[in-house]
Amino acid sequence: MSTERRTPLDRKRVADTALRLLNEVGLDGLSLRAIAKELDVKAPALYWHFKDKQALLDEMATEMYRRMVADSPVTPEDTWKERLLKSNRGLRDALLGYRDGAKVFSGSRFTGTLHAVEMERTLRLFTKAGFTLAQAVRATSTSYLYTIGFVSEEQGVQPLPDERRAGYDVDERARLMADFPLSAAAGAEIFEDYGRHFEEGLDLIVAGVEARFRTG
Amino acid sequence: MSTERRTPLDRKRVADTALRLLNEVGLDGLSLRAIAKELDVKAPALYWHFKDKQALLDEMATEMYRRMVADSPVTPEDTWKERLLKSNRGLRDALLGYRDGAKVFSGSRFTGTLHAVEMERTLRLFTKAGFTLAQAVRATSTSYLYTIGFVSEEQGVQPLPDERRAGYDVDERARLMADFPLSAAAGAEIFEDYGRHFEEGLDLIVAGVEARFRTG
DNA sequence: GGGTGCCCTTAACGCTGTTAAGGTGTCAAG
DNA sequence: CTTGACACCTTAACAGCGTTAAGGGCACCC
Repeated sequence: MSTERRTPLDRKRVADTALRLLNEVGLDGLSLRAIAKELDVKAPALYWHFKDKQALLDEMATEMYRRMVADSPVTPEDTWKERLLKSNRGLRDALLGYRDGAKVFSGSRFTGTLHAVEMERTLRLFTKAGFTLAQAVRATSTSYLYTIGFVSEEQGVQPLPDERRAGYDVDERARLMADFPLSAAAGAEIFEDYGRHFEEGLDLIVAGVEARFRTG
Repeated sequence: MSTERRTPLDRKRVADTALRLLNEVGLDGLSLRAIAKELDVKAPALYWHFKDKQALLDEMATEMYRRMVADSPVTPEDTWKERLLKSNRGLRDALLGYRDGAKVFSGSRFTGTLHAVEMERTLRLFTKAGFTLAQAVRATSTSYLYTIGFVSEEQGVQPLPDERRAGYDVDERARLMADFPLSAAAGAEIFEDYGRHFEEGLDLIVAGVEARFRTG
């Protein structure tokens, strides 16, 4: 008669496990029952730690953010450009680390105040560099929103860096686009080489910030 | 004994009804049974017209796009700037016209080739204005992805232009942000006045395109 | 020893997307 | 005038979902 008891769950253990499972089954397959099974527990047990599924997703997004901050640390010595590039590249990499990462991330709200710590650092860096607060917010959130939009679209076509979603046949697209030569040729500029295209779009925003906010 | 038969459904009628219903119940409430009831039909009837729910959502997104094109027509005489501004403002307005519009739109793929017609026109305008095809694609899709990201975020806070989602209390945010003065002050720059802030972000991208692609 | 609170289980609810099978009408061919 | 094909929809059912209610077992404290 073993009196061994599993060490009790906590929010972090649940979120970690759910994130691992996310990469195997995707957001649609991420049911509470599946998460619970992974933790050797029944689904209603999760309600002891989270008020509902959204609260768990919020914790997952927060954990994604924590790891992102840990993986791509920033330094106060960054120029505003470096910081803008670093944080958006870091964000993209973080989202790409999980199947449906962008969807999970953008559909959730952070728990705690870690994000505020980082935000404060970035806003301080920008204002010290001569931006007004409004400009600093505009520059950072414009690039942030671009990145979120970009990765959402990217993951719609390419759920994980090594696998492509079905139903996007190059030949079929060519046939549909027969009457639209520019659009047909644009295909390569849209559905391939995401890494480079992300950089180019991000560079446009950097250039815009420079042009609008740094010329007096 | 009435032999009156309802005129049979078609894809457009279903999509129109679903879009109307979407504004009442939101994406989560948009079940096939609810749509069917609205059409005076049982849920499985929809499977005659659509292979699954995603196909219906695709048709809804396409209809959103059709209406957008009809509501904000473009002219071949536009400058590239005017076109970039017009199409992204039109896109935002279109998405804001439906509860969870951005989610529905960005989670779906167009049916048909109307979108290719519009894309072709825009790419032609840009290339005639001196852009390479790659530059044209980069300029338009960077702004497109920004707009999608922006409205997704916007609708997360403000599902329809006149109502705010619960759980975003200004006072509570102020308390959480007590230790982060810049972030606290940034609240107004993030969660209010979406129309103006959208324009400012879009303007940054226009400026970036100008700086990078128009200076030789 | 009894009570209190933590952490979890069992059972169930109403809902979802989806499939299978069948029915009823219209229309054309024999 | 009948037969068969096809378009369009219904009824019934399935497995799975998030979520709630009720209660059980263990650890700790008075």
